[in-house]
Amino acid sequence: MLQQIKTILLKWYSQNQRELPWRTTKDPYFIWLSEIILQQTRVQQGLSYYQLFTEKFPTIFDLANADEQTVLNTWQGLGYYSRARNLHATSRIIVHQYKGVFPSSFEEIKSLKGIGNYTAAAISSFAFDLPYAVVDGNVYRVLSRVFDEDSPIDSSAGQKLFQNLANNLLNTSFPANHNQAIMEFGALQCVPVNPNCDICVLNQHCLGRQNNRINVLPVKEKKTKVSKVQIDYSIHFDENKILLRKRLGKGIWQHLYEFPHCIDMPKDPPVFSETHLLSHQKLTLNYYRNVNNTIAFEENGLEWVNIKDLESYPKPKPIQSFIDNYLDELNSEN
DNA sequence: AAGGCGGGGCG
DNA sequence: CGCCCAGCCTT
Repeated sequence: MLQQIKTILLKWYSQNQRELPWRTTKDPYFIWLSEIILQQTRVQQGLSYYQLFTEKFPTIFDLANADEQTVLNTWQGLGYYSRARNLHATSRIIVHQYKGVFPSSFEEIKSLKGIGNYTAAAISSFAFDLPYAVVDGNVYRVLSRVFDEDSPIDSSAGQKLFQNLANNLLNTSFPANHNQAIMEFGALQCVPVNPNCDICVLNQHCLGRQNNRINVLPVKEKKTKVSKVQIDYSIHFDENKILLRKRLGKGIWQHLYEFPHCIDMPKDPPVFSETHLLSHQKLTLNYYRNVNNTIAFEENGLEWVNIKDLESYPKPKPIQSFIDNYLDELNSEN
């Protein structure tokens, strides 16, 4: 089973690979350069920058001799500028500590700035033919689908699992081509959305396809995304305590009531802030009391929504059931 | 374990 | 136009 998949991948790669400049070299300097550029960057966009860098800094000494500002200028437009700073810093480390010779062991490579697990495995295999399996976004996708593995790729357990899976699948006779093959396969054939499985060379081996789960793989658990919320409240309070508030407007749980932890209002206003925690949700509020004893409200909060927690956390409710439940809780405590 | 980092592509 | 992508470093 594994052996067949390895063979199919290599054969597919030999017939379908794109011609890319960093694939025709074994020079670790150029391979490193390309890998740093290609982190979070599509091939199409990275190509021109790769050409720019190799022309402007043909050797690692040229890069190390340059000002950081010059490197940053050359990087301009690529984004994630810490990559450029790390690139430059690492060039100086290699020149000064390794006499300009790129280190050739996985551990040494990984210890360099800006090089993590993926990039260390990539350089180790591409430049030095060392048997380290790469796991990038493409590999997560291919492996999760072929093996119908729904372990979340953004959990540490899932990452371990997929690294092990990749290690097991690694063709140790051809680590460089194997790694290129599986990533290219993910980039061209096993694409994120609507892959054409009918023409896929792995479709007879693909458990995800067999179980009709291609469109839900790979699984991510942390859907935590940041979105600005525009939440208006009507506040119901009793003496100096906020009793309930009703969520107005069009955010989640609109028109439902929630319990703001009975915060003591400041005696002498103007502004104070408080962090309100609802497990899945963090909201910073600024509010103050007006002279006419109504609450004016000001919020610039960010809302963090974790879809997983959303299911389990008690949601705000329509007012009557909210109050009923609250009274029940109070009674059961006493 | 979780958040920040920047662009571009896509529906 | 909003949503999605994804490796590394920092906290």
